[in-house]
Amino acid sequence: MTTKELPKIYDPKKVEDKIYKIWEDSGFFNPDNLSERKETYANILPPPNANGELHIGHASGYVTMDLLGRYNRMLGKKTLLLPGKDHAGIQTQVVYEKKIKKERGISRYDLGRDKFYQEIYDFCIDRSQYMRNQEKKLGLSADWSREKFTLNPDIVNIALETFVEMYNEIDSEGNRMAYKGKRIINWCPRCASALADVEVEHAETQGKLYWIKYGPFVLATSRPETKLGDTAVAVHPDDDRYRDMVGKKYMIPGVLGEFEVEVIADKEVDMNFGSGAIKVTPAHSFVDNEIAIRHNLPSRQIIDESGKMMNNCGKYAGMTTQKAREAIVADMKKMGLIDHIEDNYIQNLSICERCKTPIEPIPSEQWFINVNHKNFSLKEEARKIILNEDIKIQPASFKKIMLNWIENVHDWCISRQIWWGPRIPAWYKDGEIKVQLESPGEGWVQEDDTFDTWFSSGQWAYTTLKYPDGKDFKDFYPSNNMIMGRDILPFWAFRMIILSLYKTKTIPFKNLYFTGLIRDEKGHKMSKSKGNGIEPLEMIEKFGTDSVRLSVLIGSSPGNDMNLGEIKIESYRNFVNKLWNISRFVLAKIGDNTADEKIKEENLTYADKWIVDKIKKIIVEVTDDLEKYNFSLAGEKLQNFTKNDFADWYLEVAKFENNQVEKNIILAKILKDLLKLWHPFIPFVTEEIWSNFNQAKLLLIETWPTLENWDDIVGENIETERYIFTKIQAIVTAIRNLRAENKIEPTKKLKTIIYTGNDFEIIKNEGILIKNLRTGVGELVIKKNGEKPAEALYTIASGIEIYLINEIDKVAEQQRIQTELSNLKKYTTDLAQRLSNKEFAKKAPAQIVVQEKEKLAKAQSDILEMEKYLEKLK
RNA sequence: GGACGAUUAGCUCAGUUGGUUAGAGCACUUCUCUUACAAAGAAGGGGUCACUGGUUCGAGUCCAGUAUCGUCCACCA
Repeated sequence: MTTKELPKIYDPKKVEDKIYKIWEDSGFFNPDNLSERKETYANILPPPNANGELHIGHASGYVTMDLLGRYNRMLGKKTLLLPGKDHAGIQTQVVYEKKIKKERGISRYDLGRDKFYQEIYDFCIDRSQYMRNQEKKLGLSADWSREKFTLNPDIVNIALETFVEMYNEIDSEGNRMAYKGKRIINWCPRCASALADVEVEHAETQGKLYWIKYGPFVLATSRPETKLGDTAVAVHPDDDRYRDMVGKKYMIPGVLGEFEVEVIADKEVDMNFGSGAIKVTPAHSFVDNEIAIRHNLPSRQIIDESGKMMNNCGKYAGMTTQKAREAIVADMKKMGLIDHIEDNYIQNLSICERCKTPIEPIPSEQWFINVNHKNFSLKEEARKIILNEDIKIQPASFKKIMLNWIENVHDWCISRQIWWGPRIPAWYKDGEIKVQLESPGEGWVQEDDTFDTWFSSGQWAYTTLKYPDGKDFKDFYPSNNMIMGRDILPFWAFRMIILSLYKTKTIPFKNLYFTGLIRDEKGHKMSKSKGNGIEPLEMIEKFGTDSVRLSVLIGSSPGNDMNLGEIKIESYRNFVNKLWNISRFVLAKIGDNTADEKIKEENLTYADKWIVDKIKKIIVEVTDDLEKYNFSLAGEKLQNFTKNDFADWYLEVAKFENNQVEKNIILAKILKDLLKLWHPFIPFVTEEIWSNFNQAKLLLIETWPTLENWDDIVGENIETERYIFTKIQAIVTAIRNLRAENKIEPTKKLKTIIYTGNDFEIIKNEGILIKNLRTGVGELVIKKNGEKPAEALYTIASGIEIYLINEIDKVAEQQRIQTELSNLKKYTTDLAQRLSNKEFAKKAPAQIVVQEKEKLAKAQSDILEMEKYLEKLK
């Protein structure tokens, strides 16, 4: 027999890269190498933006996906985790433009469209390589041979075809599902691009509110420069102040001369804002535009796509809106048209999510997707799917959020005026338009605009699987789980659902799981500029991957944000080390070979039966929790079992109980099952320990623990006997407690007398446990009952009386027992009250009633004995 | 304005369908280097589960309202 020599402290750095290479070389990340398996499991991984690096949020998501992947692989499923990267249109273009400006002092126009595109492409490929290594560091068991990029030609082609199909989807009135239309859109002057609603942020900003004289009105506006585009004044229909004026037309003096407006009444107008009358600028305000449509008002555009005043603005033409505002206000002052100005006006300004530039709402030609098309309403189909729970959402509460979002969705603007991304396959010639993948021929010019990033990533669920004829599509679609941060529900989850429903006529995935966001210790959002971010690689370097994985898996719940600090990761590093040392002990004790030994049932002790019962429960519960996405709970239970049951009690017992053959078999079996249960959480350390068992298979593809594995070594009587060890535990704890409270030096052995009452038969032979479990017990007497010694520390637990023979301070001892007594009495009063309630007896389940009665009886008998002892003390 | 969360120990958070005297980690106090582990062990202190009502034999858990904080959506000119 050789003793396993493992180092005292687990060193992840020496282990992780080695283990990952073994996994990769094994080929088992690729489901094609698990071909004997029938049932499949697939998770298409969300592609991170290929323009940077992974942050802790990515890490958290990947760890969750890998947990499920590894678990399902161990369940014997043909498992695919399919990785990829996203080109992230606007964001990457902004990042790269900043980069070339800083490093080379140039703009994208200096490079030209083709060269610019090529450079970003190379940049992304380079970043992807870096990020892939980060993903591997996390232990992600993904099939790298299938890795995809949203701009891979095969991926793009499928996505573009969808657009062509949608263009050709025409209802009876001639409306296309994908259409070009003039709409007011959110326009970012800096990006020179349209933005989708979800790409716009709102920020409270201090501005000014101008009260201007406006013909017969005085009205308040924060944007006086838009006066040049006004075509009406609107008031609330119930506003008595203006009732007589509605329907009339007025000439309004302005900086470019008089112009005519009509007064209209519309419920959108808030009577309490300003003077109750507002100017209507249909071309440059979403609300005004809606009012204009309702009242059939003309629209006059005065701001162009560079954010500057247009040629119809006289001397203000060419000014930015900001400049024009100043100039126009100055001129209006001269003309006496300014009533007064409020300086401290807080307004909610729309800004570009990517570059924080204020948005200009302007009318523009853009491509849209009709989400409520008559042939196939994306909105309605999605609603049905979510309502019917064809896709199950975790946590369940997010179903409501999804439905609420679907309710409020508008047509989706999919064109972006940027260079980085797939170009829209629409071709123009002499006012004609054709939508098809290839150029129709000579003289046709392709649309300049590219697609919104989410139009391609929204198709990720099937483009990655070689839709429509690929084997992967047949094998793995719809996938089992889709996991993403809760912040991208409207961006991505919803779009994947609608596009997949349209294209494949079925759901993209069966389960949709949202993770929360990770914040810093104080609950703030992590960001580079604040410098409060936790870098996953740095933490891995410091504490090991397994610790980082545990820190994001335990103590979090689906969809809820989590605060994370370094201290938490450190504490899990300590736990991983604990598991390492547990294994070190077990491996050293059992030596090499326990395989041929047979357990003799009659040699099993109460501790053996207790721990076997415990591990069986853990197997059932952890499996159940994982099935229900309760990862945190599963982890906590495993942690409790590992530390509090297995290490603190069973390992200690195993050091001296005298049935070594059985002990070694049980220790080995439990440790092996424990490693399997832990593997999806902490794959590296478990695989490393596993390798010390000289196993034929990698833990990676081992079989998930089952109860059958235990049934053949421990028989039925475990059910009745497993409780005995918990009695012993209670006695041992009570003795330790008594000694600690009374400050008995640990080395001092005390004669101990135990009166067991009814438990005599089962406890009488367990003296070896009571003596050896660090209780400092010297001579030990176990009797059914007997005389109460006068000089002793005393306690009673569920009818078992314990005396530690020692000199005592009678007054202090009386006081201690008095306190315990009064606690017990309060407890019994509460119990008695509950039991005396007739309704309780009638309506509560019988099992609960019996339980409560037992509790009361035990407590009452304890009180009796304790009172007797107190008498004796006096 | 609309929707959705959160509020449990000093801190970070669990608590699965309502049922032991409400848990963990960190921090704190006392003791111990005991032959797996001091990155450890033993023992302990600390909570009227935000508040007010309600349903129930029984509520941290279900319902209604209030307060505070947060997130998302819409947006006011």
